[in-house]
Amino acid sequence: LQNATMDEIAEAAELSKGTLYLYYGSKEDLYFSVMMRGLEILHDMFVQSIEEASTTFEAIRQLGPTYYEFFQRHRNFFRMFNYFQYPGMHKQVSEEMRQLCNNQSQKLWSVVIGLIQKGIQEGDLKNELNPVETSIILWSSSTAILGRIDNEVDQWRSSLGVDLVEVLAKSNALLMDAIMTEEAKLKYGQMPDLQYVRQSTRP
Amino acid sequence: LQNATMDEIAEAAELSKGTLYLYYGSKEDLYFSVMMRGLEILHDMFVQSIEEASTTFEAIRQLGPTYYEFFQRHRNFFRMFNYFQYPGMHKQVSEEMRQLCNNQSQKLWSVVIGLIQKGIQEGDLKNELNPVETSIILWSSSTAILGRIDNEVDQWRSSLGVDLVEVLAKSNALLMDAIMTEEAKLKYGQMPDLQYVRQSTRP
Amino acid sequence: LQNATMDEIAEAAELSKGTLYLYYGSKEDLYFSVMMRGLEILHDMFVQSIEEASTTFEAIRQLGPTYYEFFQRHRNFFRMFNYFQYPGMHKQVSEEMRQLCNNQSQKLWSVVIGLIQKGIQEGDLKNELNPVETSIILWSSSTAILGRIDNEVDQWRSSLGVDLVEVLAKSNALLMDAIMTEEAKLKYGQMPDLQYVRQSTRP
Amino acid sequence: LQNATMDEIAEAAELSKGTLYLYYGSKEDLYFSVMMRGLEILHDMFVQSIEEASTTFEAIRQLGPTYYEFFQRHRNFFRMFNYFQYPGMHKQVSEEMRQLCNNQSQKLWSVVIGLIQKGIQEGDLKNELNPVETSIILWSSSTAILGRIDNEVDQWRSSLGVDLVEVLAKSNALLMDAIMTEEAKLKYGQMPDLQYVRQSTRP
DNA sequence: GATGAATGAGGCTTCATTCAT
DNA sequence: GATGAATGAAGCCTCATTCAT
Repeated sequence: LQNATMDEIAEAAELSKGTLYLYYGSKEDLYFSVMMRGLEILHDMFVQSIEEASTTFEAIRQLGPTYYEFFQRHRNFFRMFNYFQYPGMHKQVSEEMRQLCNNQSQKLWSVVIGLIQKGIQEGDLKNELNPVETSIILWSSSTAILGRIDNEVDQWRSSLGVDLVEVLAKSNALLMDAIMTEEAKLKYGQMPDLQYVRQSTRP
Repeated sequence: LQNATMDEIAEAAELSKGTLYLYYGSKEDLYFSVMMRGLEILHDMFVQSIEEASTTFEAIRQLGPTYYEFFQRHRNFFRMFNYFQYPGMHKQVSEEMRQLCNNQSQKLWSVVIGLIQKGIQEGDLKNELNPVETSIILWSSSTAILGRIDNEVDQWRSSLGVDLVEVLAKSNALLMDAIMTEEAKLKYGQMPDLQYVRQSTRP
Repeated sequence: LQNATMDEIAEAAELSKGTLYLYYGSKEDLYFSVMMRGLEILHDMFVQSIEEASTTFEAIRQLGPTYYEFFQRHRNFFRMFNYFQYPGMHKQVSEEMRQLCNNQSQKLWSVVIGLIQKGIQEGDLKNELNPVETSIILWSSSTAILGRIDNEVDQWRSSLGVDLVEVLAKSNALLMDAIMTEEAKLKYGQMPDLQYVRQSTRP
Repeated sequence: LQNATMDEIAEAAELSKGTLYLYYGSKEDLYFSVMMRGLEILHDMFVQSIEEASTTFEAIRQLGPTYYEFFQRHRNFFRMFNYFQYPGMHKQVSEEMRQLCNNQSQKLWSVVIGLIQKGIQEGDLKNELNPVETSIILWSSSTAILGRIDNEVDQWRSSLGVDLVEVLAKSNALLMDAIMTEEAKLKYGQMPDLQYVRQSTRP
């Protein structure tokens, strides 16, 4: 979508190019608008995942798998998030759209940060952790490896025999292990490595 | 550089556009060629950092700070690495250049992977770790947060009061803690958090 | 037109360069498309000339003059036909356009070949002639001399006092004489040399 | 050669581009210069063919086969002759070069025209023929069909089963028959169609 | 005399955007 | 409200030509 022309977008949307400009001031506005729908979807997936979890800790554990599921089901949105930071993307976007997008983004972060905070309060995550920082760490790590999966999965498999999906799971397991309290480890056991990945790949 | 026109690049290089095409077959070839210089620089910085370290473990500890130093001193190269994976970058590049680039990239990874492997062999990193996977995890995590520092540092500071450079340090500390053996922790102490970052920000 | 730039063509067409690319995929596609219009015109002129002729033989006699008339009225199309075979013209044209062009060309040849065949059947042209080969001979000869008229007419007149238009007429007369049967010569008389050329040069 | 770049020409000539410009003022000058060598070769082939012929008439008969042999052995020169008339070729050529080229061209024509004239004087070609005009007719006809052989030979063979080399032979036979006197026909027999083509295709 | 690195004008093409209908 | 034909600025690339060595 980032390198789609307006003609292609218009055709895909079964709309005329003129109509597109009726609703969006520029291509970037359109991009932001579509991306916001992706942010909304991911937000809802997180919220639903949290609601379905029996405990706060279980919800935290499910963050990674849920993100991976989003990546699987909405690859293009994931790519848009990444491409979003591309400089030259932010040249012509309207201030209004930027504001809306920030709000949507903040809403998404709040869900994660709030959950981490709750985990700390409930004594499952280490007390000295800063919820915002911890969220950034978890999120960034996952995003980076998902990005590699998107682009380099075949390369790594064929050259060094590494399965990047496993790497993603291990990375999450490593980080979870590092932020859990000893009590939580006793209560819930160690992070069950790959298991969640297998679950989330179900259609 | 990624969104610079050939005219701008030519001007910056104090060369004519035609001359550029004398040496590089296309804009992408030029991009790859410049980026390879960045890979080389980072490689050399890693090698030097490792040579200067008193022990393998100390060398591993210095990976993060060295990467951060590269980020600080060669911001544009760092951005090129990120933009490198942008689809549409790989359409017109010559096979020869792609090969050269893969070699350079592999050389860089080898340094990190080899070091991690040595750390495992020496008993400082957990025995069950896969060196390649661990390298990917460390590298990806750092890259992701550096990317945020590059783009969002002001945003995070002003909205939630978070210093992303601290987050980078904590992320590395967290991961180091997760992959170190108990023996190593006793021998070398816990990862000294922010300290190294402050050192590396010296001009 | 063959050495016109897209800017010039666009200006001549009173259209913008972008608009041209709305209708034609490349400069060559445009060239083919315009040239096809020329083939169509020549085809129609041949068909009309044949319809107006009282006999098949008269129609054959009129092929040369009609071609000359086309040359006079549509000089640029004639030049396009010649330039058409220039290598480097056929690099970027779409397969669809190439097909269309072949069809149009074949249609034109069919008219001539069919007419020659009829002339043979009616006993006016020698029985041992191959209609296709004879058509190629007549056509090529005319085209070659018309090409000289286009480029070298002044040169020949001033240096050796030769009128190339007369040469064209004589060439046609010579060839007609060579392919006519003896019966046809008695019936219709010898080819009346230059006369037809003078007629066709009327505006 | 007409669409070769100066780089390619320089490489083929095993000379540097700078050296080329030392000898020739422009690409067109170079083109003319090379083409003149072609004219010279063809001239010499004609002269030799005439010298080897037992009679004037035999020499005239050999014009076509000799031209075809030149076409076979020096295809690129033949193409240069054709491309020579391309407008845009004559923009930058020096007056001196143009003069030299005209001389060379005239020299070549003189050989053919003189031969035809001699044939008329000896009573083998019809008395009413103008030697210059006749030469143009013969030459143009051959050139046009050779041009088709160069570009369209496969096309004609596959689509309509026509062998253009045969067409060339027939065209020449037809024209010879049309310009010979009845006496010459009795003396030398009819033009032996294809035979000469087979001869000239010997390596 | 010979070189080849450097040039820059000019070509073709793309595509976000506009506007008359 | 919707359209899509038209636009033109801007991008990448080519190549004949030059000139310092």
